[in-house]
Order: sequence, then structure tokens, then C-alpha cells
Amino acid sequence: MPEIPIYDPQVVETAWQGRWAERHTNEPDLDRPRAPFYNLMMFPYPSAEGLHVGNMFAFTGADIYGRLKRLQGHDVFEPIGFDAFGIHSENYALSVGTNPARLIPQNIENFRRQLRRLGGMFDWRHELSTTDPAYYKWTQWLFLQLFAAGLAYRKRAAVNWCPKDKTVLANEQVINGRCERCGTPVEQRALEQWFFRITDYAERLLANLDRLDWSESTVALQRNWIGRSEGVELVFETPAGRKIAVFTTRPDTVFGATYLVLAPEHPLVEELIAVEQRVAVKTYQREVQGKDIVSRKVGDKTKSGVFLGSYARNPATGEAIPIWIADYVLMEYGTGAIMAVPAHDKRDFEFAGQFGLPIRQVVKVEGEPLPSVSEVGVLAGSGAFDGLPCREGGRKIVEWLAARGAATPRVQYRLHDWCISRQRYWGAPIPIIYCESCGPVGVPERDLPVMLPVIEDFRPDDTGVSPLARHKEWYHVPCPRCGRPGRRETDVSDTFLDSSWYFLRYPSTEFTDRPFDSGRTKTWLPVTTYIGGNEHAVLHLLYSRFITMVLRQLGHVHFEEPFPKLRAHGLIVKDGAKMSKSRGNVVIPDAYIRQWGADTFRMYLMFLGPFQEGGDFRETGIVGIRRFLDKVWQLAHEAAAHRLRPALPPDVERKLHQTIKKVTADTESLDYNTAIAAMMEYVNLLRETGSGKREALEPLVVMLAPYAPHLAEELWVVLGHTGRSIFEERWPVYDEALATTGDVEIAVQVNGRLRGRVTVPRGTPEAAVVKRALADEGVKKFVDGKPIKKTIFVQDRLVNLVV
RNA sequence: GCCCGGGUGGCGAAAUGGGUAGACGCACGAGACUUAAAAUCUCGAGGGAGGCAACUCCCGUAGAGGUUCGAAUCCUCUCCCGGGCACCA
Repeated sequence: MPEIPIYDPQVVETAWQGRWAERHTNEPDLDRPRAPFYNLMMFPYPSAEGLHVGNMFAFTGADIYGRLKRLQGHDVFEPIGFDAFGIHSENYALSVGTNPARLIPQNIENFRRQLRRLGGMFDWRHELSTTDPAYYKWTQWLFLQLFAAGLAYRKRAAVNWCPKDKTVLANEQVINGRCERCGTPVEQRALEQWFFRITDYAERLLANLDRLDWSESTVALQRNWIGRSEGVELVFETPAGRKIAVFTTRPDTVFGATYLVLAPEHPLVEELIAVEQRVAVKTYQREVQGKDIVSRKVGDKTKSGVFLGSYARNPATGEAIPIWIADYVLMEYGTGAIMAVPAHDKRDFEFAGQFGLPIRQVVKVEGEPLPSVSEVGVLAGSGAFDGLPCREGGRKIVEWLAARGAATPRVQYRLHDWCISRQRYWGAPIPIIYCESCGPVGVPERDLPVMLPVIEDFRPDDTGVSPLARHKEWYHVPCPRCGRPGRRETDVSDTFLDSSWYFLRYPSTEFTDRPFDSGRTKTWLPVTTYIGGNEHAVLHLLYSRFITMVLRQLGHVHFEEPFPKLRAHGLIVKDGAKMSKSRGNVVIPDAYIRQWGADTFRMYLMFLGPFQEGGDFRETGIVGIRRFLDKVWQLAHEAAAHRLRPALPPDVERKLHQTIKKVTADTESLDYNTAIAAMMEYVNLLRETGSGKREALEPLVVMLAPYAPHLAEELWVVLGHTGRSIFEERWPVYDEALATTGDVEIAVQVNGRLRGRVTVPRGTPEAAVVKRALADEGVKKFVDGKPIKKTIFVQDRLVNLVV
């Protein structure tokens, strides 16, 4: 037997990466595919630190799936790109004193190197970067589509302002009242901003979730975020005839509403202030305005508020009840005003207690002290409605009030319109020109892109005005409509706008005259399978769905949902904690790949735990995968040396078919850890029985190919298949009959306790199994001559004798 | 507080239309090879009790109950960990 060469992954992997590039192995025919399969993964943010193992984990898992589909005969398009605009890059650029336009290409180059080294099946012809003018030209085009459709609007509103990053943030970017990026408490500022009317689509975004094949966890997060709630708008009238609308989900408690509370910034406050309360109210309003969102929104603190000095009539009781303002009522939810029912709402109860306001119980629930919020009680103190159960009583009360015009059913969402303005430098400029006479005018398509100028002083300041405003030559432009002097919009757009459509661009990157080609789009979209992390469940994924809906409505695409199938992968943690720079536990993969090879590293990441749950990165254990690959290497070389092609022993053949069955099912369902374990079991059997023959090895090498693509290519050549990639081959097929032949071991229980085992041919009927079982010594001892009352038999698994 | 996950050997984990708990791997122990080490190979192993031993029995999937011939899996309650939302009316 010839000497078996040493497995050196560095040599094998670089060789194959070179061959893939030369032979265009990973570049499907985008115009005439037989079976298009768009395998998408969430593109990375090219930071200066490079890809960390979390990214590698996600990309490997997605790549394995793509390679499986490829081997199953699909033309798999697996593109990659870079989400390179944004505050993170900009802040880093500021800290090192270089323009991000100069830094980003270096970062991208480093990412490319790492991604190539990992052995992903990427089609590099279609790489994109959101910072490329050829890309953001169309991001700006997208903005203009929404603008023209009336879905982009400008309003002065209280927005989230991060005093450290000196920019506004979308609601989705505020975590517990803090900036998601830097953790600084977010302030409220009243600024003119651009918004997208995503709330117009709330119902559809919610309803469509039912028909998407998505990970349950992601669906739950989106549902939660959209936050649909059904209720009623009730009208309380002041003596002067001013109507105050409140939103409530508990109209059954209206008889217990003993006061009203408006948000401090509610527009009716001004005219409802009584003279003697003027000073107190104004002081309170100022106080609230200065508060940051953390101290305003985070609960479990004493309530504050002030009486306006005026009253409104409770439409149910007819009584005049006092009107207050308090910061626990938020302007952005509902109508910005509530009816307070202290007996049946925790917050109102606390507030009433603090300010000595009346508490009137109108729902009786046994054994529940006030505030009683349960909906299972019966009404009391509610006039004609006394004695009715809450829900029914609520319906009747609404009917009764509606007849008098004081109640309207209403659906309320937690979702807000998407604020897309950012007072920063490193983003796509919003393509608007302001004109004295024409107002905001969209930049004509022929003038796109509005180039982001390369400037030296891009530091943001505290004025709420973007750095671009300081660049007069860029800032001053004639109005495209009337030609008079105008000025550019100086805000750039949120990076989530960049990423809300990148999947549409990938198949069409070579077209400079359109954002996405209609033929390509029809062929490749919607995305076949999307794999990514749940950290984007309510940001990127919600925005992309919204943008796609709009594009569909405007006739640009033929589908409403961009990602019919989505799988969320888990998180890789280190020592039980999320990896982050501040914790100093970020694992950089380069050294591991250098030491063990990409194939070993890929498989190790997948073997850590279930892909969709994530796992803890520990370097112990990686050697186990390497040993496995060494064994496969050894076996394949031995098999290649065999001239004869003897038939496989029956037990090996059976195990082979069982392994194909399990690896096929587990790879399809992303249960990569158990698929790997199944291949290991098979290899162990081959070694034990000395059956490392070609027939036994070839199917294994193909199944291994998605996991360890370089090694599989190499061994495929070793096994004599020169000239074409293993990824041109077909995934092995198993024979159900062969997978289920042979003997099985059946557990024998007596009274439900395991007392013995018998080995019988598969499919042995009950009577024969029982007979064999009763002959077993251990079983005999426990049956002990007692009559058998009942026998439970599970084919090929177990028999239970009840005596 | 509300909504999702999850809790199984020393460790990462398997097994949930109820049916032999701990596959696979790491670490560990013993042995083989070696001058030695590494690598590799073989064997062992949930815990406890008894026995020289093959072996036998008991206990065991966060905890407590329950349903069942039979529960890691189903039901009820409790505890703990992770994630999301949170003064959302």
C-alpha cells in the first residue's frame, strides 16, 4: 500500500479556494438557471476588528445549507456584501482621525480575506457595499419612491436624541431608554425629521406573519413589537364643549373613571389650564421636557403630575371629573390622553393614592384587592350594567355610548412611524432640496446619486444640524423645479434603509441604470431561504418587509413578502456572556483557522450545539473534529488504494443507509450537530469493521462536503473523480428497506421496569417476542410464575408485561 | 410585571405524535507502541450499595405533586438561567 500523505488543511484549502475562483465554481448562471435557489445570509458590518466567531458561525451555518441545496441539484446563488455606512464606522474613523471613506475599503478587504478563507460558496461577482455610490444611488431612489407616494413625510416631533452620538435614533434603536450603540441615556428633542409611514402597514405586517415560514421566536418578537391592541376611543367633553378623546382597552370600567390625565405635551393642555394653575402647569411641563427618556419611561418610581384646574364630563356617569397632566401618559401612544380608573389600573391607583383622587370600584372580583385588574369579575356601581360580566358589560356600555357618539371601536399599535433622519456624516444623503417657493423637492432621478462629499471636518455637533450643512459648496444648490436658490437636506438616512433592500440588488449588481432588473428579480426573488440572527428581528426584518410591501404596491416587484422562509440562528457566547468588545471576550477566528484549518473550524462551530440555539465557544473540543477529519482522510486514501470492489457487509450497508437518512434530514432542518454525530458514528463503524471501501466512502465524502468543502473536494479527487467539483455531484439517496433490515434489541419490562433485553429480527410479531422475553432469566425472576394480566407491545422497541 | 426560549454525567450535548436516558465529542483513568514525550491505537466510565469477579439491586433528566402499564417528554404549582418588551392605557 502506498504511503498516505499527511492531511495539511492549509495546503488543501488554499488550493481549492484558488480552483473555485479560477473555475467559477460558485457562480450560477443568473439568467438561465434550471432550479434557482437564493440562499441569503445577513450581510456583515465591516468593522475594523474583522469578523468574529459569531459571524463565522452564522455564515457557516448558512453556507452548509446552500451547499446542501447545491448538491441536491439547485443553482444556488449565495451572495455576500457589506453594510458599511453608519455611526459605528464613523465613530471609529473619528477616533483615529481618518475619513471613513478611506478606512472602509481596508476593512472590507480584511473581511473579504476572512470570508474567502472560511470557504463560503460566495458568488463574488455580485458583492456589494452600501457605501458605493452605485448602490446608494438606488437607496436614494428608494427614498424618492416613498416620497412621491406620500409615504415619506417630514414632521417636527419629539424624537430620541443621543447626546453622545449627537444624532436622533429610531425607536427600535433605543434599548431601555438608552442608545443601543453607546448606552448613553437618550434625550427627547423636538426636531424636524423624515419619517416613513410604516404604521399604515401595521395590520398587514402583522397579518402576513401567519403565512410566513419563519422561526417562531422571530415571529413572536415582531408580533410583540407591532403590539396590536383592540379597544375603544371614548370622548370626554369639557363644559366649554371641547372634546377629549382617550383610548382604552377597558371600556367596562368607564363608570370608575374619576379623573383624566393628558400627556404634558398634549395640544389641548394650553387651553385647559385654569388661571390659578398656570404657573404650576408651566413649571411641570418644563421639568418633564428636560428629562431624559430613561427617567421618564422607566417605571417603578413615584408618579408626578399636576392638576390643570379644569374638568370634563364622564360620558357614563355624567359627573365632572378633574383633568390632570402627568408624564406617565405618553403622547406617542393612543390619543395621548387616558381616563384614569384607579380601582382597576395599577398606575392610576398609585397616582390617585399620591394625589388624593377618588377611587371607585366598578368591577367585583372575588378575593382580589384593589387595584383589581382582572377581567373575570362582574360590574357594580355601573348603573344599568350592574351584574354583567366584564366583557359583556363592556360591549353593552360601548353600544350605549356609541349611540350618543361618545365611543368608537379602535385598534391601536405600539409600532411608530420609522424615523430615518440621522444628523451624521457617514450615510446616504437624503435626496431632497428645499426651495423657498416650492418647499421640499425630490432630487430628479437623473441627478442621482447625491454624492456624499469627502470632507475633513465631519465631526457631529450638538446643534441637531448635520455636519454636511457646514459645506457651503455642497449645501447651496438651485431648486430643481424652479431654479431659484435652494439648499440641500443635510441629514443622511438611517443605515437600516440601506439594508432594507440589499437582497433586491444582489442579482442585479451589474446594472447601472436600474436598482434591480425585472427579469433577474422574477427569476431569483423572493429569497428562497434567509438565515440570520434575531438581533435584527424588529429592525432590519421589519423594515425590509415594509419596503418590499411598498415596492409591490408601486409595481416595482411582484411579491409582498421578501423572505418567505427565515431561520434564526442562535448566539455564540463566551463564558456564558455575549461577546462584546467592552467585555473583552471577543474571539477572533483567524488563529484557529490557521492552526486547525477552515474545515475543522467550520465543523467545530456547528458541533458546539444546535445551530438554531447557539452555544458557548470553548476551544477544548476542536481537536475532536480534527481527529474525525483525519480518520476520514485516512479511510479515503485506503479505499482509493483498493482495486477490488467487494460488496459491503450487511451491517455496514445498513448503517450507511441509516446515516444517509439521518444526515439528509438533519442537514435540511439545520440540526448540524446531530448530522455530524451521525457521520462520526458511521466512521467509527467503518474503522471497527475494517470496511473502508470505496462504496462506503464515496457517499460519506459527499455528505461531508457541505461541512468540510475543501477536504471533500480533495478526497473526491483522491477517490478518482478528477476534472469536476464534488459540488457537481448528487447528494446520496438512501434505501428505506436497507436502512431498516436486520436485528433489533427489544427492551423487556415487567410492571414498567426494565428487566431484560432480547434481540430479534426486525418486525418480529408480539407473540414471538413475548415468548422470547419469558425465556429470559432476568425476566423470569420478576414474573415469578405470576399470571400476566396485560401485555403492552411496541413494534421493534419494547414489550411490557404487567403481572 | 408581560411574552418567548431553556434547566439532562466533570464539560458541550443526544433522545420529546410517552416506550432501553446519556448517542456523538471533549476532558479523565488504565493499557499498548516509544529510550522518552507527542501523536496514534485498545479498553473503562451517571451516582450509590454488595461482590474477587462476570454480575445483582437501588437511585437518577432543577424541585414538589399528578395522569399512565410506562414520563426527560404530557398536566398543575414552585425555583433558577437566557432573550425580548415594559408607566403602551
